[in-house]
Amino acid sequence: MSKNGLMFEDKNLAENTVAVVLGPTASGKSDLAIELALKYDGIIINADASQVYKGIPIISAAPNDDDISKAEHKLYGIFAPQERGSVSEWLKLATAEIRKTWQINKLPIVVGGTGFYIESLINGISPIPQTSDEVRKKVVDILEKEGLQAVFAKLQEVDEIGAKMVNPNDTTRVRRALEIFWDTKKSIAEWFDKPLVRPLPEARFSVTAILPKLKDLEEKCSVRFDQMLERGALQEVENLLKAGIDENMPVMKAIGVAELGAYLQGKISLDEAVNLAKLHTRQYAKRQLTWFRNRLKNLTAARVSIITEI
RNA sequence: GCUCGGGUAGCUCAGUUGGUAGAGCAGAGGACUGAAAAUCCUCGUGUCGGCGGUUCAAUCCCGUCCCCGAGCA
Repeated sequence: MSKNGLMFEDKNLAENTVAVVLGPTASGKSDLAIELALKYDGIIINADASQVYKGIPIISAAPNDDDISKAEHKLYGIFAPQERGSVSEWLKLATAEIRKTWQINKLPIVVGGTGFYIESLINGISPIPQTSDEVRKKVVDILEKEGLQAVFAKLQEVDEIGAKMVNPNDTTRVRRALEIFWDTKKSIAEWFDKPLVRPLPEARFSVTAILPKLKDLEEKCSVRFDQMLERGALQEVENLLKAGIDENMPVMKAIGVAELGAYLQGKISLDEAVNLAKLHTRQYAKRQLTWFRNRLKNLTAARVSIITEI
């Protein structure tokens, strides 16, 4: 394992290679990606669920102008704040970008902290058709008017097996399971039984995982958030508030948005907001580390190298 | 100096009509199939401020001392 985790030899950068850089927030993924792009003539493709949105480049720690001038960056800021992305949507776009990059004989470098996205890219995902907006609305409606218990009860009524697969308190999954059943007339269990569909079966993935100690990340997260403030994080949040974006939209869930929003609305002090945002960033980094630590072994189709310091 | 509140888990606090105590947050670990920076699960022994006393038994009652806050002087 080399210091920077690069294991492919220059000449052996065959077609169909996809370099992947993953790691928790503030681990230095983006810098490593740029280094790779310069060295191997690569194009960087975003695999971060927050950085796909417009309007929050600072608070989501997306690459800045300087970074972008060094290497080509794709799939950053591609969705409007009032839009909702998803793994499948991202998979479609990322797959297209990777193919395009291969066509011009460059190296696609997928970078991000969203393990879910990256695992889906490498291992594939169940072939569940996209659920319709109407069904989605119906479920959300019940959720808002009658609560999660009601949604779960409906799920139990129509799909006993599916109901057993989800935790009744897990809003995201209860909602999703009911949506799938109402939309496809099949249990989520049935869909999960089908083989995963890999979007890029021909690809050879070479993954570099950056897994520092949480403690080493803590200070970085804190310093970085202070810098975000200096660079205009408050302005980004203010714009979102002015635009009246629904608080359930993914942009609004980016760490720092709710916290700074509460400050801007006079609910808490700036100090409290900043401390909360830093805390939540740390907790997020911890969750990411848990994911990577326990799930890297599932990436059997990829060559994985791990580096623990940056 | 006097009076009244407080001093219980890392933090904020609940509670025990006397039988050695529990929530939220933090922390640790874990899960994760189209919202994933999301969502969810598991984990709680701490001289109940110190010292004495009453009692079979005190964190709880009594005395005294220390610390913090408010008021009065």
